[in-house]
Amino acid sequence: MPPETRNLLGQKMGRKGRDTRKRVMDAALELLKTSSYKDLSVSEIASEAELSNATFYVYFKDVEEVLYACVEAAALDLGELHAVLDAEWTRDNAREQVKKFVEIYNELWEKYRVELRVRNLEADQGNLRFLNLRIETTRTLLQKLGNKIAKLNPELEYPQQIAVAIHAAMGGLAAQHDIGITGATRQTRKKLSAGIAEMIYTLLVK
Amino acid sequence: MPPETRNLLGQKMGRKGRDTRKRVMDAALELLKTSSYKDLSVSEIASEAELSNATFYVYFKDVEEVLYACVEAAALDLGELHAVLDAEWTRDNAREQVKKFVEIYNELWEKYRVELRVRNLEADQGNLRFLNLRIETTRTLLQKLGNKIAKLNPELEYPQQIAVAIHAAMGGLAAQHDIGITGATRQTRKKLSAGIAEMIYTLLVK
Amino acid sequence: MPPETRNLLGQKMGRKGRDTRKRVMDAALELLKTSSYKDLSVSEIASEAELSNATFYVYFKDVEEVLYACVEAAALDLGELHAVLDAEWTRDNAREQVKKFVEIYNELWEKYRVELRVRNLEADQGNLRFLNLRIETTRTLLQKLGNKIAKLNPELEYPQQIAVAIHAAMGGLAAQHDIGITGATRQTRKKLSAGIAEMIYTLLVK
Amino acid sequence: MPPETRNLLGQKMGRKGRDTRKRVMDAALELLKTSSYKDLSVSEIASEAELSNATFYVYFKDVEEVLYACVEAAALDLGELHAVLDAEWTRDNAREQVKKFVEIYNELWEKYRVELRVRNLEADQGNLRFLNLRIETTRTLLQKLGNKIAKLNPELEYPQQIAVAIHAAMGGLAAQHDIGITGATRQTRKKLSAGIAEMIYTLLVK
DNA sequence: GATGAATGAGAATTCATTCAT
DNA sequence: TATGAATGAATTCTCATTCAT
Repeated sequence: MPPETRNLLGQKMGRKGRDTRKRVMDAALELLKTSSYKDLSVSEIASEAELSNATFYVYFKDVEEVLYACVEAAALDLGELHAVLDAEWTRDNAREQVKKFVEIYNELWEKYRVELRVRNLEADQGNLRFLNLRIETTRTLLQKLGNKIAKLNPELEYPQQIAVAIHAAMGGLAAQHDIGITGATRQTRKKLSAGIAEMIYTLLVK
Repeated sequence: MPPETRNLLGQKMGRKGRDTRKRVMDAALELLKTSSYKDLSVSEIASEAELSNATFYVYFKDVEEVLYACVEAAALDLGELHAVLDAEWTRDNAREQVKKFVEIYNELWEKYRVELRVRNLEADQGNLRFLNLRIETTRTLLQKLGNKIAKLNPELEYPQQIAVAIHAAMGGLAAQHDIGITGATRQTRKKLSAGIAEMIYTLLVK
Repeated sequence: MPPETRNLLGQKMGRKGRDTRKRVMDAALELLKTSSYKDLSVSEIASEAELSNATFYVYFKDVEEVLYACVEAAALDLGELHAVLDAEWTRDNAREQVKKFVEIYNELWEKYRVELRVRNLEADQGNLRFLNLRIETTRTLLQKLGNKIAKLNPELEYPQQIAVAIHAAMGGLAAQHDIGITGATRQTRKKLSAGIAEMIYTLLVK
Repeated sequence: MPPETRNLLGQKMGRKGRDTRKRVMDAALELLKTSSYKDLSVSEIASEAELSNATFYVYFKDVEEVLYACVEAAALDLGELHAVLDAEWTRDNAREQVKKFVEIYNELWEKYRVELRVRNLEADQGNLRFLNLRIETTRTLLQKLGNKIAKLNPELEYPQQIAVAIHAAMGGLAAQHDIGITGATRQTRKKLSAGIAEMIYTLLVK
């Protein structure tokens, strides 16, 4: 699908128009970093983008539409993860590969925390567009991870489902605003990553 | 903490009052099954409960308050999970105990899906009351699970963190409105449970 | 159909509510006497009724809804016309009956000019609800008039259609804000009535 | 008055400019065939004409201006009606002439239904420009018709007013989107024409 | 204990209109 | 000649909230 080329008034967008559209998206994301999801409003976004309310409606139908555009854009940028999963994983390099996998995963979440949270929030509530987006961006990932598990630990009966579980664990933890379990700190987040890496490694080679 | 005994006007609640208060809570939960979280409003709840708008304010200050009451009520009912975790887990009965644990966990989510989703949603966004509620109801659980892991598989460096990861995986998957990964069915949900059980079991005994 | 008994919030309306609802209707009609139909807005109506905008929406969904209610109310009040048409018309009293018919018709238009104009405006543009209302309130009238014509002047091939035409003529002229044909005056309106009466009489007895 | 030769920017219009201006007018008329008069907006028209919003303002000041131009254009095309009214009407050819008159009248309305409806709508609400346009295009017509009536049926006291009434009847019926009186069909419209013709004929010769 | 009634406040939405290109 | 782009201003519409009954 080509990037949108017309605004909601049917006008072809030039550089300026595309810039403005982008500004709206950025403003929405910026606001979500601090204020609550359900309080996000057209007015707030327009104001954060230093645009008039009316201008918002030149580019987007409503708040959900901006967010969808944001999430869609983020979805395009998961290439690095695939790189790790396309490399060969062996008993010997597994520990290292797993570490790399977890690291990159965390970096992506760090970068796209807001977008991914929105995606999951809506998907979990049954919003189909977001659900599909999640399914599409996740499927291949999960298959590759599942295959790794199956290959390295052929005894497992449900490698594919374990892949899903691992993914859910990583996503769930990454989503948390503050880990908080015990008054969490960055240190804790680092330890959690280590724990997850150990978990995956254990599942692969034991 | 005892169940609320007075409404917001300071009146002692009789049976009728308690019933009405309950109806408001049930209406909120009912609405969350179908419509989106951010659309939930006082008017909608009152209307679903077949009460006048004004009546809502006799019992609750605002929507968040109702939801908090719901989540709190759900939190009281996790006793069964503790029962499993308080039993002895040995290499011999581990498979069975794990299965039981996963089953009960799923049942609880089935029963309190809406409440738990709300709790996590708010907690993930940094809402302190819900975050604390989650921490409180989760802490002991996670410790017990972590201890089991540490005891049965002493080689692991991060048993506590693995417990957190497992819990996140189970919670994440249970939260999803429809699993959907590959056009999911109930069957898939069952398989996922099996996968998780296998995963835990593997971590414990291998 | 019973008069509305609940407002749009589902509340049973008491005297006060019914009064307020009426005030909204009256305000709308009042405004239509002076300002243009297409400029009639919710804000204007609410303000004319000395109510807040929000109150408007307690009783009506939008402007069309108020107008429909007005038109419907006016439709109930055409009894007098039927009285004339139910009397016996003979060659001897025809001139007098026709005169009475035209007079009452004009009085009704004088009283309900706004409502009837709105009705016709919307009906002419294909708005079904208003079209149906017009058909219902007109049908019996036209039949009775047609029968009179057919009975008194049996030679006519299309008495029913002529009744329709007469009705259209009267309605069309009554609707005009100012007769204006030749820079019209009240005098002219009176003469027009006389002309129409003569026309009907001629058709009946010649 | 000569056809407009300059646009609102003062530029002389070439073929292309005249075409665009026409497209705006056609778009407005097209929209009025289906959507409601009061919803007609600059944006809608521009969009229907596949022109940018800004282009509209090159040719017209506002929506009323376009409509006025349309109505004015239609008014130029009533020549045929005059032809019939300028012919000699005698007791012998009256039936035939009346039939021709009604037919041509209907054809014109068929062709210019939208324009004439707009004209009457505005005129009925007291819009002076449209009122004058109506008076101008109608006066001669009505005089001629009145004279015919007076000459052929000298007994009538109000021939001029009867002419006005006849004209109102024809206009009123022609304006209706759907006759609808009894779930109307084209057949019914035809019968109505026959009725009107009979009515006029009766008035002339009886 | 419950609710008709009303509304302030603010958010969503639309539109006509301008201007630089 | 045409149009992207932007917006002020008005309007629609919704909601939480209060209060008298």
